[in-house]
Amino acid sequence: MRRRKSCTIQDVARLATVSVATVSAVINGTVPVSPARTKRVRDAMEALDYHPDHVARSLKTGKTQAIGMVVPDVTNPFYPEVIRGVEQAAERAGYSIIFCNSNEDPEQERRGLQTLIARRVDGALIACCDNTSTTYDLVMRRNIPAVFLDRIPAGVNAPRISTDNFKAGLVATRHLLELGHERIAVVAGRMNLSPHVDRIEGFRKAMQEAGLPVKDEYFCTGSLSSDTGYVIGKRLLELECRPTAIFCTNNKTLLGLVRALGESQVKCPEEVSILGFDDFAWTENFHPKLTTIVQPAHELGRRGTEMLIQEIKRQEGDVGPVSSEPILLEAQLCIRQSTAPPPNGEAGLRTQVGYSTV
Amino acid sequence: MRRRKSCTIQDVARLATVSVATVSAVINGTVPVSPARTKRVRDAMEALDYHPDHVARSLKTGKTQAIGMVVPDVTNPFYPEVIRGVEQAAERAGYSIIFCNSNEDPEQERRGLQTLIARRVDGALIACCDNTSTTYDLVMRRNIPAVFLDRIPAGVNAPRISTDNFKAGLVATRHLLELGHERIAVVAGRMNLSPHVDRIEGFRKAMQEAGLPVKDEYFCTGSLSSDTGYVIGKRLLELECRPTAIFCTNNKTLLGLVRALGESQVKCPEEVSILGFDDFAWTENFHPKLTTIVQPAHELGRRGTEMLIQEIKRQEGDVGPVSSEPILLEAQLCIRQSTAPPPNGEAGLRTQVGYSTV
DNA sequence: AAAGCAATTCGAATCGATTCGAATTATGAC
DNA sequence: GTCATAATTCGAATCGATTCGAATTGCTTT
Repeated sequence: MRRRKSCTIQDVARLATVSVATVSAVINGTVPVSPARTKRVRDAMEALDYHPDHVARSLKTGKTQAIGMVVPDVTNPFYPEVIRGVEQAAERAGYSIIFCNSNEDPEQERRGLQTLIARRVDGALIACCDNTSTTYDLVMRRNIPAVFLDRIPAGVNAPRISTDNFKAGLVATRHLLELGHERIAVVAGRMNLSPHVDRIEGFRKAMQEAGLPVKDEYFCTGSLSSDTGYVIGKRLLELECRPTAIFCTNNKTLLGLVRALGESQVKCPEEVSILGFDDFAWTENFHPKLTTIVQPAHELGRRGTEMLIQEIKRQEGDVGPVSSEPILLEAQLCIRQSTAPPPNGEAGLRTQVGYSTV
Repeated sequence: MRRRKSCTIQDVARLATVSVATVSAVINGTVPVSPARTKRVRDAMEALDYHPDHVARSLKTGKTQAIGMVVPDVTNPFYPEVIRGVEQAAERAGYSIIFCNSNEDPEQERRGLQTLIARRVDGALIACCDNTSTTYDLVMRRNIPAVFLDRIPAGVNAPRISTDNFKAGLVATRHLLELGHERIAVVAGRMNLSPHVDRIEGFRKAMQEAGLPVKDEYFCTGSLSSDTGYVIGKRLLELECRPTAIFCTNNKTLLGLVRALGESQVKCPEEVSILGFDDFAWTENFHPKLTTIVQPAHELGRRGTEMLIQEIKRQEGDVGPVSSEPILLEAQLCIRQSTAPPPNGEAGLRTQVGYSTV
């Protein structure tokens, strides 16, 4: 078994009897080359099945045509959808993706970013796993173009894009209020992650509009696992004054919640309404079909990548900083079957709540 | 905004007043360096926040410490699980992942592989999207270490790893037979993908053992989409002689199938049993909970990566080819609630089928 | 046919590391 | 204190591209 050695621009030059500079000119079209030589070079490249070494090129040009992508949990179906969007936009623009999964672990995230830096990616797309600014610093200190996506750490001034989570929380809660719910519990995920914080703010706003208090015992936080959802669900259902609706800010937690409901023989939506986040091919097939806020995950990925590429171009051109406003994409309330008016005797009093549009 | 320029080994050498060779020696530990100088170098690296340029290093050493990963569809929850395994094993061994999604499109797959080759990845982990050998050739012609994972194109001689799909099909079908089913339909996915082919072979074997024919009208193939499952499901349920059980070789198709069942008001498992593939956090929450064959996705990714790294080492050492047997991992039949004996009057005759273990 | 000018072509430096053989310094023995 | 030997240290070449300024070639024009 012979050791592999790809052929180089030298080999092509030799076969075409031209200089390497000429071959390079043909490849990149930077300088005009006579038709005769162009053909010789093209033929030689063909004959040798030559493909320029990306590594060497990167070293010389200082651009790797690669972007780093950091996600906290690939197995959360929200992210694969995002990744597809990223892949699409990146490939169209000639960028490759170097992938890192942080497993929701800041330390692993740090290592990942360190690697991306060492690999000299042209930019990074970051869905971070906590909101301290270490992540931010690591990248920003080096002026590496970066876009924060979905989860946005506090105090970051880089381009960022996410769902309009405040509005999503608002719309979701209003839906429950309109159905007549007053005892609304919330499973709030990790309150050090911006999406959850924002969704809860929207929730609070809607409750305030409706003149309803947010009871402490109805406000639950925890990790983003299915188990957390299960435990919290059990607890909520055993409350002497049980909520008639539960708003859950995370998709995995939602699953645990549904499990708890099923196990406790509590009927949904007859006894308790459930409203959650995200959409999977299978949300449809749950029993009951789940009413959820659907995020534009694919678009988030695509546009985030476009922003990143633009940011890369911007820094190349040495132009000053641009808009520091985050891009917020609209989510959609998808009403299915897990939300309904509260049980008899508990509804009615306030079916229509007056409020203004956002 | 100043253009970013990371500091180089030269800068470190200058600050530490040693040669670049010495700095390199300290970094790589290839050659002993006196304690005094070691400290000076370390301090300088620290002071400058120096991190070696991976690109330059790759150019010189000919190793990128990167592996390419090609998957046909990130949004199929099977793959994120695999990816997590890959990520874990790769990061542990100091490899980065360059990610390509082929979208089940051979042309996009080709482009992806071409990119990986140009980027000089040390190896590639491929879950291909068709079984022609173009993929194979592209990579193999260059002696690039590769491991084929999950889907294995015909005639490939490289290391490969997948679930033992034949056995999975066998076990799944026997489960249905044991319950007393005789009219078993199969939704067979795309028959140019090895997992489906193998699962169907297992199915046929079990049917043959039981002395049952495989009726043409019970044998359905199509794309891997949920819609295909839906259409096929509808068709099967409208058959004058409706099957009492359906074995589905793909997870997305399974979803469509369940949807068709629900829509047609056909009760599962009372009227029709359903058996499918793969496990997601939410399989549990379906109604009914789905009996599936669960693949060791994470382990597939982890071990596949380990095999790849070993293969990389092997080719470095110029040792001859190794075992050409594929590694087959055992899947697990997870019996939940979507399989039950066939409706009254159609069961009974043959509840216990004699067969030997594999 | 020679000169002048534009269009090509090419040589050599460069990117930031690794690495080998040569040069330098340190150690130990006598 | 010398010399042989071992242990460090360093200079310079190299990986495979890009790129700039210099050199060459090809056309026009007179």
